[in-house]
Amino acid sequence: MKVTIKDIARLAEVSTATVSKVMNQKDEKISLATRERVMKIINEVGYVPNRIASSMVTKRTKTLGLIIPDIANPFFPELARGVEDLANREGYTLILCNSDNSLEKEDAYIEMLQEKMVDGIIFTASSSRTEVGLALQKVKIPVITVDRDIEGLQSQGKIVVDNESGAFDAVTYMLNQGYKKILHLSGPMTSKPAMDRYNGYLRALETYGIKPVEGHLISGTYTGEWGFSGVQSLIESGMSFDGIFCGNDLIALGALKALQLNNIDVPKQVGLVGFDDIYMAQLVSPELTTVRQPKYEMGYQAAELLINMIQNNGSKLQQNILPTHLVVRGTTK
Amino acid sequence: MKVTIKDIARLAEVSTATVSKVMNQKDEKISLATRERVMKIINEVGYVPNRIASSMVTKRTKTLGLIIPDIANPFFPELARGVEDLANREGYTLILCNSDNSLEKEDAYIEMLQEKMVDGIIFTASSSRTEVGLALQKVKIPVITVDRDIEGLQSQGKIVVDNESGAFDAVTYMLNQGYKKILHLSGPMTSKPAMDRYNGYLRALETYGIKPVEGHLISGTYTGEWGFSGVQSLIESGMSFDGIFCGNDLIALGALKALQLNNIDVPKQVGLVGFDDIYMAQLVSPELTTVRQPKYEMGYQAAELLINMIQNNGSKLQQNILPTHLVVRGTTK
DNA sequence: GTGAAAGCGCTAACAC
DNA sequence: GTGTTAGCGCTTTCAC
Repeated sequence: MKVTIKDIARLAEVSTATVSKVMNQKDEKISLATRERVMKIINEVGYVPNRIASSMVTKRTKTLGLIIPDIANPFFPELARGVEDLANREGYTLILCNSDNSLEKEDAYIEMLQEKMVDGIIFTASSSRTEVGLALQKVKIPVITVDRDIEGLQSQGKIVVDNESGAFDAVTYMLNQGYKKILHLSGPMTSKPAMDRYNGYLRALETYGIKPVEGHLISGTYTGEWGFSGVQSLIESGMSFDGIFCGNDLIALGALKALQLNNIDVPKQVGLVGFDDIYMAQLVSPELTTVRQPKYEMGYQAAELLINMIQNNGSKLQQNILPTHLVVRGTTK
Repeated sequence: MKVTIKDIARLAEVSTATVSKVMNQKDEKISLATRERVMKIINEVGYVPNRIASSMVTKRTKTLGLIIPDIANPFFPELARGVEDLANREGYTLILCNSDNSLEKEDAYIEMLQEKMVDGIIFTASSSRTEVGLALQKVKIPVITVDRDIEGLQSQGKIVVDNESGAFDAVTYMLNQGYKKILHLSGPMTSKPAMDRYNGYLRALETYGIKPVEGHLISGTYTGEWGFSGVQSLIESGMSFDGIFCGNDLIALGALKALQLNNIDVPKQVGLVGFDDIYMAQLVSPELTTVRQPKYEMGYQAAELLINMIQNNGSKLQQNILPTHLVVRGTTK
């Protein structure tokens, strides 16, 4: 039989109220003697308080939900780590949910998390989510969206990155380095970040007085496989280009591999820039030039914002737009 | 005010017991009419059941804890994904905990998870854990250890991989391909898997009738940085070698980068083999030859085993040793 | 300083 | 077929 607060109370010859107060440091008025006696018993019998029961009365579970497309995608572990670190520091626990970019799974998780009475949710929408879903609209707890902003979601917090200017900076840099025919190998063009990056790319060309060539936008998925096959078919098609701005690092890494396989010198013949700055970007040679997103900070700040909203119950909309940062390494001149 | 089961009962003009039965499909004896009436009300008012309250009485939270060293380490996301997938399929939810290889954090998480009344724990011990800790010993819920076995932990399940024979196969293959002076660039030698891999390496050499050279074991951390700097200083020291068997892929990737930087041809001059087969192993060129660990399956099976233990409350010790598989790619002849 | 008691939202045994 | 009721383990108000 599990030991409960009652057992402690009985053994310490006090009431459960007293034990509760001692445990929760609401013990200003408890005499040192009984306080110590209670603590001693607690340690002796190895009492583990049942937080489920406390949650019942306090209406707080001290747990957060994190919904992301896929933890196996190298972008998310760091983000998740940021969330978990802050959460842990503040005494919160994290429920991890992989949505697989499925709207149904997202909705199911949102529902589940509410049933489990999490205090708040951090949500990275699937790339195919174009609008706020029903589940999200009905949510009564704080939700903060990270990375992928959703049009139409009101009165909640968001942490995003300035994708447009990140892309603009990257492509401008490539142009400055003398690359002239720069293509954009993107992920799916359904999400806002994808569009923003494309727009930044376009604006850089325009600012430079360059017209994007026909077929300059080649969109696929955010994977290494797609980067590889995309470049392969580009080469086979005989299309000429001297630069590729990729939708993310995975695509860029795949592209790099394809270029090397075809004995195309990177960065001399073709310049290559990614987006995200995942850990692996530094582990290839040449090292990948890329636009860094502060992934860990995004997660950390999201958790910070969320806990803040929880504790000051639902202050107004807060929005943080974090800057990106071009990291010049070996795949550009 | 939140709507509760009482509200539903009142609106549907039935008792809470009836609502409960309908919700939990224990409604064989409930007439279709009332069943439908109850469901209708539930949907109309958007009732979200409070699982915390049910857990209170059923003693089941339908949540699992996952303790790993660091989700940002490429080995773990896939494992975590396997866990989460099975958990989700079975209606369980997953609490993610990063221990940072700290024994204190591990213990704190074990404690927390029990307070939150998780139904079971999946645990990958930190590489520095040499024995069962106090917290683990006192645990009263099912625990299954994955990846890193712990000596002395009894009456629980475990999912491990045959590290010794994985290493043996890899090194034997290298030997067969003609590499003669093979070093072992390992992670910290404190964990069982590290020792097992080293022993497999040793056995392969021995079987081949080769004596390991002096200084053949160079141990550091499981990181790309360490692989890189390890090989750099190896080269600077003038030590001669024609093969490196690495403790994991990250080390191997760092090593590859260092070799390429020094214009050492891989695989012609030096053969290189990693361990794990992380996603990135295929995204470099030449692609990395490595020993695959079924990471996703390990997580999946761990969750399967755990839920099985939970539901048949704590059947006997179960142990699954999964096979590794040598994946020959471009970094070996 | 400490305790009695109500009640959080639900389930399950049992009564009808 | 459906309802009554007793808790699950805790916190919190209020009384003493």
